[in-house]
Amino acid sequence: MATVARKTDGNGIPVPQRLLAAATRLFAEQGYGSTSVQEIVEAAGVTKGALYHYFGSKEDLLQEVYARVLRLQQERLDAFADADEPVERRLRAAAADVVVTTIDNLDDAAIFFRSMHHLSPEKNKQVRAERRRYHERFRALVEEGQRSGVFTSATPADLVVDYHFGSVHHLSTWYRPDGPLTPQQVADHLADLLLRALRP
Amino acid sequence: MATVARKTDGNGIPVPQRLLAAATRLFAEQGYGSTSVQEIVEAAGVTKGALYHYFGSKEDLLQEVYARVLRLQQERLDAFADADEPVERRLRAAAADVVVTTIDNLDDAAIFFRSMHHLSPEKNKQVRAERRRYHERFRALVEEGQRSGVFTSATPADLVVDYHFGSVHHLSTWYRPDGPLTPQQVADHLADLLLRALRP
Amino acid sequence: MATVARKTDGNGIPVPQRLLAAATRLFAEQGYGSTSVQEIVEAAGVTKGALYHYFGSKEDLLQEVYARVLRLQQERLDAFADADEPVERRLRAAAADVVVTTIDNLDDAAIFFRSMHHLSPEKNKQVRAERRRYHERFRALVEEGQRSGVFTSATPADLVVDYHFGSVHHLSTWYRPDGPLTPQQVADHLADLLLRALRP
Amino acid sequence: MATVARKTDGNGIPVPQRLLAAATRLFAEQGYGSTSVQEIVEAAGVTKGALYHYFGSKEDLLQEVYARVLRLQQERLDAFADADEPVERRLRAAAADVVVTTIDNLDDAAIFFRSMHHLSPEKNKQVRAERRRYHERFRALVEEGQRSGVFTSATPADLVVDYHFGSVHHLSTWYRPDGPLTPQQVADHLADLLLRALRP
DNA sequence: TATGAATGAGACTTCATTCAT
DNA sequence: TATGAATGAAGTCTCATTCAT
Repeated sequence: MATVARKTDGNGIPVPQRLLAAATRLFAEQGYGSTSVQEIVEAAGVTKGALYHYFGSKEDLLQEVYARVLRLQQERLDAFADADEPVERRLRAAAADVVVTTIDNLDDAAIFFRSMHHLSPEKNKQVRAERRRYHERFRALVEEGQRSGVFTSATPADLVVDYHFGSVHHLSTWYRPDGPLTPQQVADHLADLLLRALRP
Repeated sequence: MATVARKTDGNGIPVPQRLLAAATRLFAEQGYGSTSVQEIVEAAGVTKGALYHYFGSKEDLLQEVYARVLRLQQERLDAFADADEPVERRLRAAAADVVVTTIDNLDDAAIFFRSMHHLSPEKNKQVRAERRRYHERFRALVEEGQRSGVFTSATPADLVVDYHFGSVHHLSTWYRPDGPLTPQQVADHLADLLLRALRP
Repeated sequence: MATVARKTDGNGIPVPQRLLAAATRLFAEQGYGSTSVQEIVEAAGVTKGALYHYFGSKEDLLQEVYARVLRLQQERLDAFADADEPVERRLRAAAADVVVTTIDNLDDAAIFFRSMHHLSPEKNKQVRAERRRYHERFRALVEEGQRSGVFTSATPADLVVDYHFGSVHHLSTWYRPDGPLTPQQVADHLADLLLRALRP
Repeated sequence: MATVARKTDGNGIPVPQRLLAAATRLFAEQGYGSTSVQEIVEAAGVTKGALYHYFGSKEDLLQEVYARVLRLQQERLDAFADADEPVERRLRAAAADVVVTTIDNLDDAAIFFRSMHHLSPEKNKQVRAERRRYHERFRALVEEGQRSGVFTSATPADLVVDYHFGSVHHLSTWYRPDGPLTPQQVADHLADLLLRALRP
């Protein structure tokens, strides 16, 4: 019991998760390169040795942030894409959901597009591969609608997907929780823009 | 004369511009934080003392990169927006031009959204202000069309602008010069998407 | 019973000896300072706690390596020196035997002269004392031959001993098991050189 | 002039050489692994930055120590071996000289055989290659005497060389400047032992 | 007898910047 | 206008050892 208390420092959350949470917040606020290991362990309430007990390097910590968010988003997309609905409703739902999820995890999103170049080529490749899978699942939805005629084929599906995700990534640059729009409202608007752009 | 030859290293380009060009390329390739002053001066063919003769700090170099690209893009947008054409043609031209210009300077774009947090609060504020001016000029075009009824008002103009610029920033992530589409083709497609999304 | 099986990891060798064997090999290969406790316990198939249960410190492990080899060599020298033979045959046998024994335990020899400075002054002193005893027993043989006239007295006996042992220590630098000479052949040659150098 | 004073800290010796001298002494006293960069720069009276201005790494410092002593000894050996004298006098002179030189630079010798395993494989290979060249020049002398009949051929020349150099390396283990023998006396004795061992 | 999470000190190295020339 | 040696702070990471279980 004493051990458990030490491990979680009285707040019930295990050390690795505390480290991950602290790192995510700091990376988003200051950038990966400007966040020192010292700051992370202080924010997590542990020592450097503990960090290196669980993570091989600072970079490993960054990779874990990526892995977690990628896993989460892929799961959600798969659920929406596999639903039993007309394609235009499935695409709209997926397009809106990724906006809400991204706003709910703005820190992750900010890190994603700012700090990828800090990953080693090997890890970078791995992240890109998972990212690619996500992109392609989304693209398949667009293509399905184009084949069935409910979406215009004027624009290549790839470009449509990058158009939408560009705006999603951009959220971390301008969205403020205390702004006039709720996450859901933003999501609805952006999904509308996408579907309108796809009208035949 | 010997001095002049030294200044331009035989290629006619003055030292400050050589430094700026080298810094731009390296910041884009490796990120601001991972690029050392030593690498920059080596790439530019000068020594550290020369860099600090022309620029007060490494950060000043970054700011210069920002200033240059902001100035360029604002000039182009103003030209398109002030043209004597119907609003939908002016918006389309501006929307397509920013895509071509961004692709022509992908390095600048990559730096822009990755390295802004390395600027001191003061400089950051200044860059954001100029960025805001740019955003607002673009938004004014959208609002003009909405008021005159050629664009739908279903989506707030601010959001429309962020939607488009999100996709522009995203270009540096996926566009490859050796890909299937020319810059102009990409620009046309993205401008089409925007205008279709604005159809009433 | 399960405990006993754990202790020996199914190969019948007790944990302390497994640790000692792993440490010896790693110290010889990488040096004492470059071998981490973690590497040793992994090579021995146990955990850190087990190591610190049997040995007080990493240094203790090193001392044990020294103690074992010193004990072994002293025993062998005593046996040869006390034999009932003419002094020149006893010296030759001892000189050749230390070569063969050293080659058979090249790891120990490599550690010996590379890592002694890692021992604390106290332990270092103890090792030197035992080393000295060994040296003196050998020197006594040389002096005995010098007094009886079968060896030349041109060179002080101390120097003769250091001359021979220098070449013995050096073995770990150049001897390779897959080379042209067997350990016994090397031993015979080196003993010959010593005895020829001692001819009156 | 102020610059020169700074560079040499008032004692006239340039920084790189001061660093090399300090490192040599400390590596010999404490071993490479137990000597911190901080200790070296303090002993040399400079800062860490200065060290890394001149040497790429701590290991580079070690390599420089090796390179210097190897160069010196090779030069001396070549001079003795190429002299216009009978082979037995040339071998004797070379064998005695390496003893005196080694005693004069006992620190270098101590480092040599203790710290070589700290060099990267690449640098280690280079050092071994130069070492090999030295060994072979010496061996050529022995073989010349064997062919002309002034030395016995009972022992392979390679082994004879290793025999002698073993005793040379061993000097750093036992020789003390305040002992009973001068460097020259030790050198004469060890050369005598070698030549007596080579008598036909 | 043995675990392994956690410590905390200290290691090597990098780097933007300064300054005498 | 330009050099480059030197600084000094800060960075990431390693590791022998401890201790509650």
